[in-house]
Amino acid sequence: MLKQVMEDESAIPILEDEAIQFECLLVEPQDDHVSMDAFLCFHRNSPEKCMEMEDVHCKFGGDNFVADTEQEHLLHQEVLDIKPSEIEAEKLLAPNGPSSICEDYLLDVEFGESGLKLDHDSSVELQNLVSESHNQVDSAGDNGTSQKSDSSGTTVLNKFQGDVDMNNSESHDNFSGTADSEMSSDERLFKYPTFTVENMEEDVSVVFSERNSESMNFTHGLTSGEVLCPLTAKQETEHIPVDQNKNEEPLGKDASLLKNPIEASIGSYAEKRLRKPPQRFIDELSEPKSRSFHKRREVATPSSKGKFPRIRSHKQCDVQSRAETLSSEESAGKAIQVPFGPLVQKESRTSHAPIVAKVLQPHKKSALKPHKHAVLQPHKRAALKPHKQAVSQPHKEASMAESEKDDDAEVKLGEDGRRKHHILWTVSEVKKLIDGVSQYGVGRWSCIKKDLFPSSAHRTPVDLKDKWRNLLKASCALRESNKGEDKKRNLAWRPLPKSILRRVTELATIHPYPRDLRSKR
DNA sequence: GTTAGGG
DNA sequence: CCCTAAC
Repeated sequence: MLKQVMEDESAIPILEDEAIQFECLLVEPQDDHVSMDAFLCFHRNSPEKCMEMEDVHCKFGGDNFVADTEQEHLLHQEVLDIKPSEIEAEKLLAPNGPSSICEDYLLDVEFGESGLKLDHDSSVELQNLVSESHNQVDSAGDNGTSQKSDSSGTTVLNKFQGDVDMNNSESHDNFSGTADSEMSSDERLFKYPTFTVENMEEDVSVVFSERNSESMNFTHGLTSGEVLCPLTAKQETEHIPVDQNKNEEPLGKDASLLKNPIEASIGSYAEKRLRKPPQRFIDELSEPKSRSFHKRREVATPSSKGKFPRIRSHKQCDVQSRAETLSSEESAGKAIQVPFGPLVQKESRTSHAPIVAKVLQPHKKSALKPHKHAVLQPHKRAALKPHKQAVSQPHKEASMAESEKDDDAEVKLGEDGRRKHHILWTVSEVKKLIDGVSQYGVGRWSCIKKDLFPSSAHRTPVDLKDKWRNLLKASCALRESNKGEDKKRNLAWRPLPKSILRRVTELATIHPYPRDLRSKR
């Protein structure tokens, strides 16, 4: 983007009379690698120039349109597409007046949303954020419903801009969007988050509604985008006239102008701020400590069960409870769930790797594949009930309708990406398993898995084997209970219908299971 | 990669 | 359900 900007600037001779100050910038525009910092330092060191620069941007943005030939127009189309947003960015970043408000707001939001720190030079950070959001916009611009040719948008904007020349309005047209004359101002505020491209709104709203997939580039583009968009939108609506008239008193006026919309909109966006930090944040927060703690504990516990492990355990509990607290919010429906566990988890597992929007492949064996459909949330539910209660649970399930049970059982994953709690075997699953055993015989677990549990990502062959083993035990228990004895003691074994256990017994005679169990019978 | 078996 | 040895 920077590159494009530079090109753009270099292509514009008009700059000269306007901004001698820019020489330092423009002297070496051909260099592709002019660092953003250089670019940004400029703003940092001289706020006023920054303001001037916007003007120039606007200016040559417009002049460019007039002067260029058709081809050049096309050539620069890309650049020009970006421009509006850029202009906005600069406005947004103008260190005086508006931007300070924005900064506060942004900082606030950033802290609330992602725990991002903007400690040192916040304005620089902001610039980065803005530039990133630009990238987002650029990339999002392709598939969006382009409104460029929408004349109504232009007219509306012209209304806004008053005596501004058409060129500018044309360039703004890109992000002005649809016939907003019919929108209420609130709607516009919400609509305008799409500030460059209509489609951006979708991105943002997606982020809001299903933060789920946020795991990907949450901390990067999306966050900044989502945070910045509303602002830029407001800046746009309120700012354009002032900016383009090159007023001498843009700051005070802008500040007053901007304050209201921002404050007004804070109400609507405050909700977002209240949301919990993204799952990724939670994970990163809780994971390193708890993991390392686990390790240490494993070492420490056998040797001494003194105080140290305990203390550490408290620490861990603390961390976990924090996570849990937050996630209880989540389960309360307030926050967003994170269905794409894998991304989140792997990110946190390879926690130091840059957060990229790519899917890492499972680094271990098939047992990890369930990540694909992993949902983090149920793990808490399971964590709440004592382990042993699981025994009585199947009973309920057995009386339940079988249909809704076996599908979509969710995988519960521990922090280390491992399944931590039982996914109870449903009756239908057991039936399937039995069918599989009767079909393939005992021991061909992978065949059975492929054939009868193709869709259940959990239920690895090992799981089938284990379950069969348990079934055999249960059937043995059934036999013994049948022999006499009080049956209540064995009830624990039989959440399963007797018919099933009987089948297990039969199969066990037909397909002898290795060693002990067989001899047991 | 799969299976058996212990934990 | 996890882990690991053995195949």
